[in-house]
Amino acid sequence: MSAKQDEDALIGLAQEFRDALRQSVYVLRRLDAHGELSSAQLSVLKMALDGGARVGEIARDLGVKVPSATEQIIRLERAGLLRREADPNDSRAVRVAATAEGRAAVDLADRRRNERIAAILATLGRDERDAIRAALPVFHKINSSVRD
Amino acid sequence: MSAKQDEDALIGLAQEFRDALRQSVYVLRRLDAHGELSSAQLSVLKMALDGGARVGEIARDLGVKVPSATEQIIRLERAGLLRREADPNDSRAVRVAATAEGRAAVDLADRRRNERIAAILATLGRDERDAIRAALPVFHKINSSVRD
DNA sequence: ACCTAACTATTAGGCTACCTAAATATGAGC
DNA sequence: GCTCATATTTAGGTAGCCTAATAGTTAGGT
Repeated sequence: MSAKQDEDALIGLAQEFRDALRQSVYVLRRLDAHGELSSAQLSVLKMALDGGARVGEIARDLGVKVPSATEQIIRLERAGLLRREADPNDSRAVRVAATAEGRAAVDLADRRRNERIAAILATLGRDERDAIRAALPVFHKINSSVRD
Repeated sequence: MSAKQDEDALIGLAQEFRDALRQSVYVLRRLDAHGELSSAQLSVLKMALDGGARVGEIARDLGVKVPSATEQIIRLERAGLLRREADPNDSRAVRVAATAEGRAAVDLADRRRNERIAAILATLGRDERDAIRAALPVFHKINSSVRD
């Protein structure tokens, strides 16, 4: 097979991959049920679970700019799900830590979302689930490479 | 393996899958370069390529409500990339058709996006690409099942 | 023929989640 | 102690989605 053909095959795969990405957005949107934590908020809150995190760390982990993280944090704080406290080592920084209510909310939302996805995965054949399982680490790798 | 263990494995897979979905959103965001058609607009415009489509059809295909589709269509019309015309068979309906400029814009945006993705896929090993390839149809199936 | 119910699209108003630029405050190096 | 870098917040803006209300068109029943 020529280099040109390789290139074409790669572009074709890219096109299909792009479609899958787009569809993933819609799947994720459906997963956001009313009255529950949104995907974005859940992600922020999860970072605030163990020992707390700084605003900048949260933003970096989520792939958004700092002001976007601040916005979510403020909302979650108003909802009583996390607290902002001064960092003892660096008073420029703010440490964000989940409250007990926050922990409970993460627990509940996580469980519900997993159940919804699991219900879908349960309708797949074993080979299909295996295909998904095999692809997940590659998705992870792709994401990391895009982050930089 | 007990049914309980099966269930647990499924939940675990669901959790990983959810992470991958979330990451997909970020990958897709990075793919939206400045000054180019957005993902959403590109999708709308693609539907308007061959023979035109009705607003409702576009909305359904994109998994959004009709007013959201209208909004994108209006923007694209203002940009000169598509035209809205009365449907000859049903004057309630509106047919949306891409202009020559629209076609060119789709072409360009599609090529650029595919190139960006292909560049990432090129960094993967053959087995990793195969894993992606095998998973894509399953993603498609999952999406369809969520749509209903 | 007509009236009602169903359908198609738009308008109006509102929300979330992102962004950039500017302001504020603290820390660190010389 | 000045200056420069770092951490966060505030202010203002945009895209893209939503629901509810409106207007026009079609189709079905009597």
